[in-house]
This record gives sequence, structure tokens and C-alpha cells, in this order.
Amino acid sequence: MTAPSAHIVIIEDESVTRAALAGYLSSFGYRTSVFESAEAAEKVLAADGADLLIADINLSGKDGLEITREVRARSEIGIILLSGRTDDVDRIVGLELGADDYVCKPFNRRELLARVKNLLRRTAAIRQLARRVLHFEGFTFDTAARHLTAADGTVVSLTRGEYELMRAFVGNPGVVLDRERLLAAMTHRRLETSTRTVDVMVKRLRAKLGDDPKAPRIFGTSHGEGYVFTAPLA
Amino acid sequence: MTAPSAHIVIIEDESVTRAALAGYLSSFGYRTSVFESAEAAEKVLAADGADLLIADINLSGKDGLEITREVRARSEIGIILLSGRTDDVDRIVGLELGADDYVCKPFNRRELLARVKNLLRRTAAIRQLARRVLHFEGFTFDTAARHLTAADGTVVSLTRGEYELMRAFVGNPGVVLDRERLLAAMTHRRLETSTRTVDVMVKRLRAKLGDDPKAPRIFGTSHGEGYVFTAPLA
DNA sequence: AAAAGCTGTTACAATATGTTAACAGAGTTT
DNA sequence: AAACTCTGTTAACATATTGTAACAGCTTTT
Repeated sequence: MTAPSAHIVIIEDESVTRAALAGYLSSFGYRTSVFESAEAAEKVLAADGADLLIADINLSGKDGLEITREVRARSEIGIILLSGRTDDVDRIVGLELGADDYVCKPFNRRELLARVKNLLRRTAAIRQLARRVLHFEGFTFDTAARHLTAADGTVVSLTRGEYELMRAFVGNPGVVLDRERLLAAMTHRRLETSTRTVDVMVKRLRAKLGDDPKAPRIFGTSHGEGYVFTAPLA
Repeated sequence: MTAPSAHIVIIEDESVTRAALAGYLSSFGYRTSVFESAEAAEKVLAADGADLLIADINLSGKDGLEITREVRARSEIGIILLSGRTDDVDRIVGLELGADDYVCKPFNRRELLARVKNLLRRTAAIRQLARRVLHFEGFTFDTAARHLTAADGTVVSLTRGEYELMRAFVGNPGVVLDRERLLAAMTHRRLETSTRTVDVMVKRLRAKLGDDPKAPRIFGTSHGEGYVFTAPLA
């Protein structure tokens, strides 16, 4: 699978489509954030926290075309437009504004997934060139190099699972993530794996970063719910 | 305006469509090369002289899907498939093989142009990588000369397979490439050969570049998925 | 405070990768 | 053409990662 745990932002005002999209993409390990309007999504988009944007072209308020224009003006993230009707003009205008793709409803889920994958593959290389590094608690997390650097310069290498878990956490700071969500972000096998696996992986990450479970500064436990990334991102 | 001198290869057996496409795209400053069959286009594609490929999915001989599979195995150029009918299966298979887009005839010329533009913009950065002399971790990779130069000036010669593997990696920085993909990039053939070959080749590349598998700076391992080029490209 | 449920930890099994050595075939040189 | 060299491949074994089960300790609820 290509580029797992990429962060996909979905802007769609029909709740049914919204839930279907988010559910389907999540089940393939992508992190999804859904919004009902462009205004609601603005903060996430402005923070450059998304890898791909899927937006309905017909939204009340700011519509998909307007969003495309604004986002494309300052970012090269992938943009896929959704539309209820087959309108040549809308489609062409959308594409000319820089949308990468245009999918008509009702869309085939498998087709959408293929398009999402291809687009993420295309943009992954570009995103890698503009390496993004995050700082927290003295650590530096280099998402491209897939490792952490401690305050004293020590390189903490991460296994694939640890890296994916780390990405899921830093991509959702302050948000309690349940075990299912974390497992989806981590696992590449489509097996029925126990959610206790998550606990073990969190323990391993904590051990590598020297985070004490009894007084966690980085990975907090939310009893009965899951785990939270609690360190302030600098 | 995006890369006005981009080279577009068109494979289409209907002469009318072929001429229309070539004429229209040429009028926008693109260089076009037209072919009636995959076999005729092979030399140009193999020479890596194209920036974008537009292929009809229904061709006598090697069809568009087969072309997609072969081209994508060793190159990241943009691929747009053309089809006479709206066939969901063909479309999905094409996209899953790595085609970037799928356009049904009769297509709107302006729409096709918009898609061509967007795709060329997307691939521009990557195509630059594939052709230039690259610098990473103190090494210089000369794609034309087919060898690497270390920081101290030592020339690291690469075998054919190592070179192809290296190209696949630097052409997809930050992207996890599975063994099938890497094997295809190395062999050009489609054999049912053990994918462990890839591991051995990666080990040899790592050895030549002095990359430690336990703390890789250049070639990362993604357990259960494949390998990633993680070095920052300068 | 006791019971129930949840989490942290450890050890181990299953799976995947790293490495070495050996070999067959292609390509070169003598 | 024979001998040589090099490449790609396979097999085998060593090591690393990941998933699972069990249990101890903690948190919440009753």
C-alpha cells in the first residue's frame, strides 16, 4: 500500500456521503477529517495539516471551486472535486483552477480509492522534497526520514509500526484516538488483529522516548477511550 | 503556463482522433509524437524521452492497460488513458495499474487540455529529478553517467540492476515502494521470480553507499511493505 | 472496600528482513 | 572456443519486527 496514514480532509454537506467517504477511506488506514463547510475546514487547511482534499463542488457558502482557487493559490496538495451532476462547465472550470480530479456522484468507491492512492503517490514525492519536521519535548520528528532525533542529537530509529503510530499522534495533537483508529493507522495487514496490539506499540514508543506511563508528558492515556498526544508542538 | 516544451507521446489507432489530439496539443506549444501501436512507441518510451503518455485503451496488439503496467513499472511519467466506452471495470483496472487519468471519448478538448496541464505540473518536479544530477547525503548521482560519486570524490560504479534500482528510488523520494514495483524497475521483465532478489539488491546498494540497515539514512525499510528512499535531496 | 474492567508489562510465537554463500547464465577477454 | 568475470538469482540461516497471550497492577464503579 502506498503512503499509509496520509491525512485526508473531506468537505461535504451531505451527511450520508460524508460518513461513507470517511468510513471507507479510514478502513484503508487513511486519517480522515470531515467538515460540513469550507469555513469549518479552514483552520486545518491553513495549518498545512492535510495531504489531500476532497470537496463537494456544491456547498452552501464557499463552494468547491472557490475552495480550489484558494487552496491551490498557496499549496500543492491533491484536490479531488465531487459533484452531484455531470456538468461539463463545472468540471472544466474546476480542472482549470487546478483541481487534480473530478468525480461524479454516485461514484464507485473502488475507483475513488484508486484515484486517491495515485494522487497521494504523486504528491508524496513533492511533500518529501519540502521536508516537514516537528518539534516537541526536545524531540525532532522527521516524517520524511522516518526517525526522531532526541535533544542531545541521538537518533531514535523507528520501526514501520512505530513510525505510523507516531504520525497518527502528531497529526492529531490533543485528540483522543481510540484503539481501532490507531490500529488502522498502524497495520498494513487486513487481519483481525487484537486492539491490545496498540497498547504494546504505545508502550514501545513510550520506552523509546522515555515517557513514563504514570506521568506521561507525550503519550497520555484516556481510560476506556484510547490515547492522546499531549506534548506541545513547537 | 506550465512547461510549454513538454513532450507528449500519443498512442492511438484511430487516425482521426490521433490527428485531432496531436494538432490541438501542438497548438498549445507541446511537442507531440504520435504512434499507431505500443510497439512503435516503445523505443521513445524506453529512451525516457517523454513527459506524458496518452494511450487508447483499445489497441490491437499491446493494449493501453498493458502499456500502463509496463511504463509505470519503471517510470513516473503521467499516463492518461482514452476509451471509446464508459466501462467501469476498464477504468478501475487502469487506475489501479497506476494510470493518472481516464478520459472517455468523445472527450472535450478543453477538459483534456486542463488535465494534461495539471498532470504535467504534478510530474514536473519528479521529471526534473529523473534527469538531473542529484545530490544527497554527500553523494552525487549522475543519471546519465550511471554512477555515483562519494563525498571524497570516489566513484561508486553501479551495475545495471543497481542503477535501475537507484533510479526507481530517487524518482520516488519518500514513497514506500513494494518489492514487485522495485523488481519490475530492475528487470524490465515480468517474471515470477522471487522478490527476495530485491532484498539482496538493496543490501548491495546499501553496502556501496555505506548505509546501515539498523539506522538507515538513505534506504529505509518499511516492514511488510517494501523500501523507501529517505535521504534529503539537495 | 470489593468487584469489575482496563492498562502496563513481559515473554513468546509468527512473520519479515539482513546477510552470506553458492550457482547459473550472460558478457568479455584471451 | 575456452577461460574468465560479472550479474542476477536462489537457498539457508541469523536477526529484527510484529502480534498474541497471560498476568500483575491500576482505575473506575458498585
